[in-house]
Amino acid sequence: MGGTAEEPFRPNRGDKVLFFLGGSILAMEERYDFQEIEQKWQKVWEQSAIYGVKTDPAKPKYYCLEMFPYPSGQLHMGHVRNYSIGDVVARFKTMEGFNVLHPMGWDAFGLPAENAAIKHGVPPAQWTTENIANMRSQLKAMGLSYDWEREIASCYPDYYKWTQWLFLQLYKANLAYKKKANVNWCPSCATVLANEQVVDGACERCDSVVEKKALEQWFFRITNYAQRLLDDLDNLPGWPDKVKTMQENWIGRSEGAEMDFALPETMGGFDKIRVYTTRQDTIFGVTYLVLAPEHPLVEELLKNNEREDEIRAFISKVLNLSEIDRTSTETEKEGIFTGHYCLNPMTGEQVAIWIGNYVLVDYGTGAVMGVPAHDQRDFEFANKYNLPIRVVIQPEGIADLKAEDMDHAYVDKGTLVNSDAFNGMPNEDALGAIATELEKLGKGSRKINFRLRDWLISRQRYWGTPIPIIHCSTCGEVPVPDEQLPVILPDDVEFKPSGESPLRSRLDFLNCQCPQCGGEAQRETDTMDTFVCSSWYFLRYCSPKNEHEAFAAEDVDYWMNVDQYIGGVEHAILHLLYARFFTKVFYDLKLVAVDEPFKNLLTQGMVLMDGAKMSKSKGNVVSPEEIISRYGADTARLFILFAAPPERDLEWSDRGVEGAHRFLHRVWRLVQAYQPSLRQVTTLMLQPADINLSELNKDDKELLRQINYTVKKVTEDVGQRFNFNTAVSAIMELVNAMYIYKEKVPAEQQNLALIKDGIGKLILILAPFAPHICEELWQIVGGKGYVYQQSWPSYNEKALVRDEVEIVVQVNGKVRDRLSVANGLDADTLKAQVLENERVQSFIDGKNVVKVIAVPNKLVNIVVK
RNA sequence: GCGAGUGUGGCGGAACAGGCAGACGCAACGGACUUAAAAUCCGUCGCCCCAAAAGGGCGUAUCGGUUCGACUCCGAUCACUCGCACCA
Repeated sequence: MGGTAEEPFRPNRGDKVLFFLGGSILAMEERYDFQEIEQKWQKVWEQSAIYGVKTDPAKPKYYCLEMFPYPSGQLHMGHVRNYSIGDVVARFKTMEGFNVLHPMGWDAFGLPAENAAIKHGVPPAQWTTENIANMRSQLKAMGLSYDWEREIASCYPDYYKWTQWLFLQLYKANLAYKKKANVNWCPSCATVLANEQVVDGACERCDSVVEKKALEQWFFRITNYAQRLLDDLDNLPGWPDKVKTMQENWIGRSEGAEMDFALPETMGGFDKIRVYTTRQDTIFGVTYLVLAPEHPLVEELLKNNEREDEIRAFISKVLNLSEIDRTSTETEKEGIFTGHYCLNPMTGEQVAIWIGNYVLVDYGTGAVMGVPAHDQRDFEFANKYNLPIRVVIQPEGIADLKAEDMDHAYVDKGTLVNSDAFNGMPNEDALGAIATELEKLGKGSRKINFRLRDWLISRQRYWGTPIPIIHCSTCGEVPVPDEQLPVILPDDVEFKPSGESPLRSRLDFLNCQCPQCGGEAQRETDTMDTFVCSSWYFLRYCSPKNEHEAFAAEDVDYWMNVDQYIGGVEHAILHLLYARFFTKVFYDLKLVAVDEPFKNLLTQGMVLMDGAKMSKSKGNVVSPEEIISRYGADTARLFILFAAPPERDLEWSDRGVEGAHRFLHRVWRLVQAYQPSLRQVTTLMLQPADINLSELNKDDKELLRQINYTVKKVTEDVGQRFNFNTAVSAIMELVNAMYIYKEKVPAEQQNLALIKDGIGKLILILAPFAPHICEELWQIVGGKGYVYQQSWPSYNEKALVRDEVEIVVQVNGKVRDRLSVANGLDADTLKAQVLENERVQSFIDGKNVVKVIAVPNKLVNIVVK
């Protein structure tokens, strides 16, 4: 405190400042001390538990969910963006009157914890718990409206007990099985990976080149759901097309036929080779057949084969290729003739059997027919090895396509030739006709194939949910009985540098009794992929503390599905596909009533710095903690929401952050300036201001219009379009308008009821973006209760109407003048008025007016020649 | 190769049921206040022509089309980003 009006003083930071309005001292202005304000309200909110929600069928619900983070220990800007977006939505929906579920938790199993243990000797459980504590306090410093009572962590036994239980439900429904398969092995992570975790032949986590290994592994039968996962994308209008397309591609449905090429004699139980094709219309153009090197028939073909050594050399060369080289389109197609033949099912003709490096054993049947004239790969292969090329589709309009004239395969539509009974048929019809004929002959059938493979869920690692299966030498595979769940992950384990799971050497974990025969048995030591944990966490949030069930029907039936899900697009396939799969399984098992988990999906863009993703290796990381301590959470949130629309990548700008901070200061000073006079009018804030439109002067009317327009704009931008950036700019414009009013209109003429209305609404609509400062201001202006618990303000349509509107006058489409005319002036009067205008006259003088277009309240365009 | 998306000032971005291009913010420049600075406030701010103003011309990746009128719709092209990719 210091000084009086008679003794002016110079303020220092932290001092209270005298404020003058209308010539007299009205107030002592408080400095915007964001640190004090933010800490104060975070504490108050927590103590009064205003973010806690309950299942309440009497109220309309809204489930707002952000993807839960992996507890790395440090919040990054991507998190800040994700959770700021979610918080605006949650706060807005709450103020709109919904019972909003807005939970947070931890995707807490995974390799980094284990690596930390190996490297630093810290047990994964401890490492994870400490990281969670750290990140939780960082999240709390952001002032997010989470119901922390619902916090979950996938690594706690009260959570993974139910992950195990759900695994067993899948197991009992024959959707979980163990099989030996050629699987993706990451040598650096020392574990297998799901197909979805292999990116360009490398481990998505550590970038090591993935190897193939034949191992006994656990799978979920997600392929059983391929068609539904594909079809139901159509029921998700609230998802971005981009994500739906990516899932569509991943599922990769193709329609074709399987057909059998008979072997002249039975070989080791094989009497035919089954191929899969989508081009059965080209069956008469087959000139050879190619097997994958791993095809089971290959061994048989090698018996008594005089070129066995040569062929084996070729096969081992292919098998030694890395996954990247093996599947690259760049790798040249190579093959070797086996010396054997099979028979074309339609013609009975002999077809040479080859082995090729480009045929994949795990797609289709591991064997393909070669039609060089109509498939580019086959064309190249045939040219390399001088195999015959036979044209069976004639392009329309081209007289006579000849094999010897071709420099590439003809893959488009046309008319069948050299195809017996099918000659002259359009190939699109032949697809069906030939499939039907094959079915009639018993040599083939229509077949739909998916690119999607079963989900490999076992991991040879320690820090994950133990798979609740017991291996008994007499009973075989035995599920752990429900009453023995959870299978506890021992936390005092020893890590070996080899990377071998410590569970294998923990005999007290490994050895157990068979639940069926009581004999000695061993536990499964593999743990589950962490994507299993995250495939159902949104359900657990509905009943987070339930000790008897994974989730209670009354809770999930009320809260599900998630109304708005928000997260990074990097999960477009993995997590989002798995979560959809789980939900459909639970729906079929009657555990939930919905068959899609997420009604609306928002995929937020990345946070960039100098055009590149922030990363430690690039050294372009901005720490949220630092930003929050320097400018406050409100500033950080406001900037990140203002700088770009949510789906787009956001370029970080320190200057931009300062701009956001300046704006909050500006709001602060505005409210401070009016605060004392508002209290003089009334201490009871915000009953909808009784403002009589007809009594207002021009300035008042314009301000009233701006207030109502801003409420409308923000309501729509936040509620319907998620355009937070334009919502913020609209609020900025309102603040600018209020400053202009304050400067322009003499103090004694200012309409305090109107200002009260404007400031109250300003605080309420800014609150979802910057909750702390708004809570403080709300208190300062005498608002009752918490901002969060107020109703979202409404706007008055009548106040939006202008008396006069500016219209644009164009001559031949070029803007020549602007006129102010009465709102709603009809087209004809408008035309007449404009044509009389002097300036317009000068433009049309001496010319022929061909046409006049008048759009009321918008423009007049005069066309002259 | 296939599929999806993006392209607007010095920068982030507005505006698309077709109707004032550049809202809002950042940066920059000029001014006020100050002993000075910071903060704050007031102006200017797409490019070009004209000494300046008045005025005019050109401008939303490129080329073309539809229209009285196109950033917006249609066709082609280019660039970048993302996804899938020897899937038969």
